[in-house]
Amino acid sequence: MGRAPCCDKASVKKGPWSPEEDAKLKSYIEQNGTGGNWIALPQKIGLKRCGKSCRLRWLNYLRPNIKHGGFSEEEDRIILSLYISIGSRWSIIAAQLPGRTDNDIKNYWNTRLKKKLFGKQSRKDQRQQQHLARQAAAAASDLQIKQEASRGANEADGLAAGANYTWHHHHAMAVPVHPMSAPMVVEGGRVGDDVDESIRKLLFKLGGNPFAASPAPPCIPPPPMYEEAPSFVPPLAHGVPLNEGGMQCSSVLPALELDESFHFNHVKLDGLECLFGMGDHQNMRWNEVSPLVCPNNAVASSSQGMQQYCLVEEPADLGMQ
DNA sequence: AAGTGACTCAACCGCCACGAG
DNA sequence: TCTCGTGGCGGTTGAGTCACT
Repeated sequence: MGRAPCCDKASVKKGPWSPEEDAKLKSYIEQNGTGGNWIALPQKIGLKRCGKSCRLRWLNYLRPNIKHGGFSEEEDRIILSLYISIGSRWSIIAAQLPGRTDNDIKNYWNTRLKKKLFGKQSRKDQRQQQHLARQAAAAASDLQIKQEASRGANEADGLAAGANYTWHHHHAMAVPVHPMSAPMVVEGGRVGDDVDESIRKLLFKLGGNPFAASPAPPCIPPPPMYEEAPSFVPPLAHGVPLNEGGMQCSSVLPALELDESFHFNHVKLDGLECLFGMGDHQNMRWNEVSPLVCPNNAVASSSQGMQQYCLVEEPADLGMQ
């Protein structure tokens, strides 16, 4: 015999919420709170909804200060960093991103970020790139016209730089990150802050060269793999014990200290297998991986004359035991 | 203009944890 | 200690939308 349903499914309305239902729920909760009992709530307000549905609607949509869409790069980095560390514990990840809901982050990860990381562009991203490319071309063309007018034909050769103006340059101007974007590099250092240092460290800690099956650029040092260091025990995060799955038992996660409290959850890394030399992504080509994951992927876009950004740190410097 | 497929995201489902009795 | 009710969570679904052909 199955579990009793939380509400009478037959008399409960399902599907999208109407503005009237939203208004009822919102005004009631704003005035009275939830009363600590979601199941009883819909009856109190006269909504033909399941209590759980009310809760979800409030938390994901009606609650004040909810942000929808438009994830920033900073948020991308936080999500990635936490996903690598703790897996798909969206509520914990959401707790680190004010105004974001676990549902939102989950959707964003599943539909956009995962593809972005592995270079599989969504059509939306592709369109964005095309749009930016057009803008860049227009800008370059405009620049060319102006320069030609002011300098004369003899200096037109100098427009190579203008012709090379790509969406990457736009990217540096707070345009949403493009999956195949590369960090701008000037003389070994990056312009902008495309890739968080901590993420790079994390990825190396996780198993070093995440793209073992692909020929990596020679500047990357061969990192240690867990398989080669079976005695490695992930540190306790703030003294909190880990359960059998290696997951932290506490919901308290100091996101900013991930580098220190890092541990590896083998189970919950759907879609990131390629980072650890397993799964179908093994055959992924080097240039198919986002620089958000691998800053060295500047090589993927270096046809624009960009310098390659090289990791210089040794694995030993990353705290590996 | 219509058909088709890809994509997004709100919402649902079902499991698990936890507290109360 | 056990059972039950509820909250919370992650996985999944499907309707709506959009772009492409």
